[in-house]
Amino acid sequence: MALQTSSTVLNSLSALNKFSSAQEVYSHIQKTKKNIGLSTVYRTLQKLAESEEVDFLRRPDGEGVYKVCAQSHHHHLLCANCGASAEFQSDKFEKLLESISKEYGYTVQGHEAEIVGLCKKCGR
Amino acid sequence: MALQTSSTVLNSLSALNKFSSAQEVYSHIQKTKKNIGLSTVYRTLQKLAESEEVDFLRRPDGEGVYKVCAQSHHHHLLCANCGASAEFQSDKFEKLLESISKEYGYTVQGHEAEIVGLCKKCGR
DNA sequence: TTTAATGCAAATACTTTGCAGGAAA
DNA sequence: TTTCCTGCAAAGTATTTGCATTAAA
Repeated sequence: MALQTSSTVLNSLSALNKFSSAQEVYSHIQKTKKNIGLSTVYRTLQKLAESEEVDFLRRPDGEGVYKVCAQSHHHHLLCANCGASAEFQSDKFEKLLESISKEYGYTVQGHEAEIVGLCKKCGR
Repeated sequence: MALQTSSTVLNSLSALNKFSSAQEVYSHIQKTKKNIGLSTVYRTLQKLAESEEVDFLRRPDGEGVYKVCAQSHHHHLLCANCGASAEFQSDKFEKLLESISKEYGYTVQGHEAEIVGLCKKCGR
């Protein structure tokens, strides 16, 4: 994968600054002078997610979305209504996840625990 | 929606005894003498989820899945590999969710926090 | 009769894949 | 040359919707 492609996609993701779908990234790129096909956007986002340069999760409607994140190990609060997200990091939460998982023989990997709720704006 | 349709779907879900997609429920029903169209299965599952008679969540691959659950308020541990699930209920977890959410102005609703990891069998 | 439920086929939407052309090594 | 990257179009899959038919009230 060309380096330039990666950074175009990364730039777009950064500019969007929220969990965005491949389609959204694609549209955003189209508005610039750059030109990248939709499949390439999909392929690039997948690779970026594999190499953990971007976070991946699913919106409640099932669409896959990506975001460039600040912290290395963290979880997300995701608004079920507007899609806003917040990152958090908590040792307490980590330990609790760990102990609950262990109790059931599960192994938590990465930051695969998201909390879905309603954000301040949508939550009234 | 006919009462009979609901119970056919519910029976099927119970028999499957794991988070199952509409398609899986549909196939399962087809193996019995009952006959229900795919759209009806989708519509019925959606209604059952709305009325909270069944739980709904998404597999990591984005497919929507349903299950008849025992406890009224609980969360799930979901295996990213084989799809096995376990229910858990923990006051500590509840309180922590609450306080983390509050800190960011989020409102957690229902049991919308799932932990994805690897189950005992898949986790080695 | 009036309303609600159902099945089927068609339409959507997201995502993946095959493949040929081009760039890079 | 050989391998990798890319775009386009086609295919795949999950889900929803329009509509005519049928069942229920």
